[in-house]
Amino acid sequence: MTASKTAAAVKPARAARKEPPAEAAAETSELMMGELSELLGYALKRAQLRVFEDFLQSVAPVQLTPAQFSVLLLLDANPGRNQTEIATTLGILRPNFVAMLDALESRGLCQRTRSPSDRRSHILMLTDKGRATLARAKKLVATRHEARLTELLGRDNSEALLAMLAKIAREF
Amino acid sequence: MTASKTAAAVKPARAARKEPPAEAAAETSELMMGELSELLGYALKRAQLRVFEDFLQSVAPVQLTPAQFSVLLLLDANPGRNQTEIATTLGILRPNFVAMLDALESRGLCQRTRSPSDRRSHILMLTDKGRATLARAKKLVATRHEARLTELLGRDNSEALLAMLAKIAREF
DNA sequence: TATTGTTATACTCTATAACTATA
DNA sequence: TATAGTTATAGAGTATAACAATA
Repeated sequence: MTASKTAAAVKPARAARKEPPAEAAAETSELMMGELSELLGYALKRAQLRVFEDFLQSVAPVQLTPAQFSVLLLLDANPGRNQTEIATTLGILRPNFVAMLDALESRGLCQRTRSPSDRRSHILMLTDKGRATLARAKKLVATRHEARLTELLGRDNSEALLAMLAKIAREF
Repeated sequence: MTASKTAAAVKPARAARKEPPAEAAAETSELMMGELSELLGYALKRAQLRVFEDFLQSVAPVQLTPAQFSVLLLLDANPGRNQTEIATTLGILRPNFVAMLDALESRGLCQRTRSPSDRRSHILMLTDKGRATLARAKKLVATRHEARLTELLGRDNSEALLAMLAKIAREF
């Protein structure tokens, strides 16, 4: 691929247009995307769906969804936090986090324990199996998923993309 | 495993530590995002949610969702197509497109008419009201929504972002 | 009285099978 | 037989209210 040097150098790389059949016969010609091609929200949604789909496939050996992977990552980086803290940090509502945790805990990947200081809280921790699974998942994500993505865009562009998306989520 | 060891291209998320609560005072300290900050899929999802949320708000006067707006745009660019063609182009399954069209048609924005050549098909067209609503929506999107997004990222970066997202959706 | 985890519930999206009317 | 639109339905994801235990 023609890897560009800077973020702003990325070109639309228009897929070579297929010529509309010269014969006046073809009933099913290509539809015009029109101004949809310029809609950032539309591109964002389509890219997100594709990336999640590829993530799922890449990480299939450990059977983790993007959401589950994000929970394990956060538990690893923040051992000893409670459900509310982990859930809200991920933008997950507390009621919806219960079933998610049930699934992870029933697979032996993490553990709930009542906090001695505040017996209302459930302290969350990865189990050894959870850490092992996370490590394996990280490797799959890096080698199967992100490597290909970085290859597609180029390293610099890939980092620029991540930075812009984070900025949108944070400041828009 | 700490990711901040070698890795030439990895830039430290934050070189200078913000004072971690040296004293045993702050009970509810900030959680570590950890490697979640490097996950493109996560950033993609959060950005997408934020952008759709802002779209909805910006376009509230005409009461259109991002999906409905994309349908109107596509109908405008491709008058006289049938439901299957419009739906599949947008990645919408035919069964799910029925209710969407019902909503738009009941608001008088578009119209289904049986094709004379193939009476199974419904030819789709925007009504005058649909075109007027679309025009108004486009203006709102441009001035309220995309203008602010472009301002946040800069024009060149904004275009680079769109190009990269489209590339991911198309080629990844 | 307020908060944590939880249940119940509802609404949107998405996905599949099957029906009808046409072809 | 196959296709277009449709219905029914089921599953995720997401949202709010309310309850028991605890503070």
